[in-house]
Parts: sequence; C-alpha cells; structure tokens
Amino acid sequence: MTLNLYNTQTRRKEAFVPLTPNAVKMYCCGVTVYDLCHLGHARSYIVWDTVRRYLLWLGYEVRYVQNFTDIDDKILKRANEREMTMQEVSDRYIQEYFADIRPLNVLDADEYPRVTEHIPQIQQIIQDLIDKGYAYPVGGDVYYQVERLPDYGKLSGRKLEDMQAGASGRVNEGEIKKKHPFDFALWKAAKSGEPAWDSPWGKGRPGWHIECSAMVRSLFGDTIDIHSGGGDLVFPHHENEIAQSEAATGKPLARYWLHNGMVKIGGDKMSKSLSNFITIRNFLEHPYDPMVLRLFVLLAHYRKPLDFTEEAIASAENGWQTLQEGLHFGQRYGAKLGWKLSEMSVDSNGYKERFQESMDDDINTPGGLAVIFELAKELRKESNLLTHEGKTEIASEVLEIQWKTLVELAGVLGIEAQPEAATVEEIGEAEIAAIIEQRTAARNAKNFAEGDRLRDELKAKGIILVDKAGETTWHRG
RNA sequence: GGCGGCAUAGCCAAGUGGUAAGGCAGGGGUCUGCAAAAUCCUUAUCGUCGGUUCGAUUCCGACUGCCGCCUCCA
Repeated sequence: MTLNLYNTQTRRKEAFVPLTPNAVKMYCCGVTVYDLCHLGHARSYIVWDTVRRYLLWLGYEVRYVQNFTDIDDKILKRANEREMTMQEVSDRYIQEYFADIRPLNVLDADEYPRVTEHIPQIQQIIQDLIDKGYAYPVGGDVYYQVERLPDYGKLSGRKLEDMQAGASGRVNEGEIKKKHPFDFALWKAAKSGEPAWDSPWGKGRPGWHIECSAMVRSLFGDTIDIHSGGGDLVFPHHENEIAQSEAATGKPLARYWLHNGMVKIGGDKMSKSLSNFITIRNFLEHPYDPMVLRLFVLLAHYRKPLDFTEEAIASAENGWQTLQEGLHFGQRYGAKLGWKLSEMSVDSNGYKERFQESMDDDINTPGGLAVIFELAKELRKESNLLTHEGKTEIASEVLEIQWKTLVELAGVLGIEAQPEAATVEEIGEAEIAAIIEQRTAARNAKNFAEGDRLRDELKAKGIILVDKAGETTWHRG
C-alpha cells in the first residue's frame, strides 16, 4: 500500500516518496502570536498532527517543525494597546497556544523556531536574493521582485497579469516604492518606536514571508518533504516562500504542499477579520471534552470546508461517547477477562488494513473513523452484555485483540480516552442492597410507582439497576 | 475581472462507470410491569439540463447555487 497525498502545487494526488527513505521533513506554518487561537487554528493543527501521527505509524521518522511568528504589525498593535513590549505579547500568546492546543492531543513539534531568533539567517537569505538580482532595496525597505521569477504563481496557479492588485481591499501606502504591485517586502524599514534590528539596509524588521524561507533553510536545508498550512496561506504566503527559497537556493522548497480547508461558521469562513470566530477556549468552556473537537474535525476530510454548527458538534459529542465506551473496554473488563496484556499485533479481520487503505488515500479520516467506529461499537456491545448479563459469547483473546486494535488505530488519529475516574463512593453496597430489597418488595406487590421511585433515587447517586429474570443487579453508571 | 473548490438521506460525511461506507438523529417489532441491555426491520434514484457509454451519482459540457483566494489570515 502506498500513501497518496494531494499536492496543491500539482493539483493531484501523488504517491508520497520522501527525499530520504524512511525520514520525513515536515514544516507547518504556525500562528502569529497576538491573540487566542480559534477553531480554525484548532482544525489546522489537529489535521497536521494527524498526518504526522499517521506517518509515524507507517514507520517514518518524522521531524516536525512549526514556527511562531513573533514579529508582526498586529503584535505591535496589541503591544501598544496594552503597553507591553512585542516580546511580552508574543510570549504570552505562545503560552496560550500551548494551553489551548495540547489538550486537543496535538503532539508538540520537534522544534518551534521563532522569527526573532532567526534574524541573521533572514538577513542572509535577503542578501542572497539581492545578490542574485531577485530583490531590491528602496529607502530602507527591501522588496522581492516578482517579475524576475518566471514561474511566480506556480503554487496557486495564477499569473501576475491575471491578478487584480488590491482586490482584497487592503492595499498599503508606499506602493510607489515598488516596481510591481505584487512585489512584497522582505525587510521593512523601522518606524519610530518599533523593535528594529540593524541590517545592511538600515534598521528594520523582516517581512512576513521571509521567516519561513529562512527557518526552513536553517533547520532543514534546501528542500523539505511536506510543507503544510491553512488553505488561506496558499497565496500569497506560500507562493512567496517558494519564490524566495527557490530563487535563493535553486532547489524546490517542498516536495508536497498540503493545505487544509477552512472552518466556516454560518456559511462564512471563520476569521479574525470577520469577527465570527470562536476561540478554542470558549468552545471548551461549554464544556466539551477536547476529544469532541478533535473528532468533529476528523469526521470531515481535511481539504473540505468544515461548517461549525451546534448540530454537528452534538453529533460529534455523541459519537465521542460511543468511541469512549469502546476505548474504556480494556480498563473495565481486561482484568476480569484475564487479559495478559502481552504485546500482540495480530490484525483481526483486516481492520488495520482497511484503516490504512482509507488513510493512504490522502488521509481520509472519515473512512478511517468508520473502521474505528465499527470496533468501538462491537466492544460497546460486549461491554453492555458483560455489564447486564455478566457474560459474553466472544472469546477473551478476540476481545483483547479488538480492543488493542481500537486503541492503536484511534491513537493514530490522536483520539484517546482518559481513564475513567473512580466514582466517588457516595453510597455503600450494603445500602444499595437494602434499597434493592425494598424495591423488589414493592414490585412484588405491584407497587411499580414506588419501585420506580427507588430506582430513580439510586440513579441520582450514579447507580444503575438492571432487572433480570429473578434478580436485580446494579452497576455504577 | 482572474484562479480554485464544493453541491450525496432530517443533520454531518466517505465513496464508486454497473443501482451508495460510516457517524448523529428518527420510526416500527420482539423481550420487559416500565426501563436498561440485546435483537430484527426501517429512512437517498447522489443540484439542474444535455452528451459519451450496454450502463453515470461517478467521465465530458453547460447552467444554477454556495464558498475560498487575488499582498491580515490556520
């Protein structure tokens, strides 16, 4: 089986072959740290984390790097508003990033390079571009000259002459300095009061796109395997990264460009500028288990738009309950069934194969989840039988393999259940037995109202009664 | 204006040239005093119109609708 990934640059699914066998160099565009992360960020990092986990599961050695953009106009603005330094703002929101993203079971990156820590490398690549004639300094700024690169626009599939400058309605002043409207800043001259670094072109700071080019080159070398990010970064950000890096090195920047679809709310893209975003924090305050969000995201294919609705979340929440019951099976019944918890990797009924088949097809997580749900539902059923009937027809070893397969495959998607908390002993077994006895008496006397009342009384204390022929058993809900 | 994407059941969502996974929600039956659990059954001609084909939801074209990007953006 071969992993196929949809490459934005070629607009096709392509067989994934890393530059170095068994090792994957993956770079993901991170956040600009001036505010809390919203559900769009959550989707993006859950998706790329899942790709990373899948590659690991396939046996690749993955080096995953994700940057923090800690120099930016919006950070400066926020710093001024709050009378903080730029670094105080970015440090704060880097902390917040981890506080929000880690609970989603997104693995930490191997490295988190920051722009402010790569100024020399950035200046070096700018100098290289000037030396090679791809960039020009003007009055303290340095611009990339897009017309010098014949294939500028190859990632996003556009031509300079087709684009409408300023179509987004956000054109800055200072346009006159540029030779072409789509030339973009590699280095920006310092304005008074802003943090600035010395450079051959005067005091200033880096432009937005150059950081990724510089950090990729510095950490990985000329070419990486996978470069990922949100679909809204295709143009101009990634297009410009390609322009910079490939002009500077003469080598392809990335072999596979992967982009996730946007999260929508009420039909529109969730974004800062539309002020229609929900932060991860707001969402989890509901409260929802973070796994609900992870499941919601993975229930859709990563490249498609994902509409955030209450109904879809409710659906994910119920689905999570199902998965959780399957995932808890081992904890609940493993010991009782005499599992030895030995290492075994027998694939039962081709579950892993079917899972892999879906995931190999451009990370088709909905297909992978179908397999996971199948396992979880079977285990939930057996769990119910054990709880209510005290027995199951399925051999213990079979259940053990199924459960391990479930845990393994769910884990590939980063879906994990917390161990069930031991229930607080609000009520002793003797007391329960006494109430059951009272209830049995009431029921024998056809006083079902009293019987139901006693059942509800216990239910309120987390005790679920099950009437079977001749006896009533109980378990903690 | 340019580039790109999407349209599948009540909702979410995969997928395939030979009559469509999965999740959520719902309906009906068996069992039960009622529940719970189990179990059986049940809910789609895949946006519209053409074309190619023995046959298309799946390929091609047109149309309609929605969305994203065109120097803030995950």
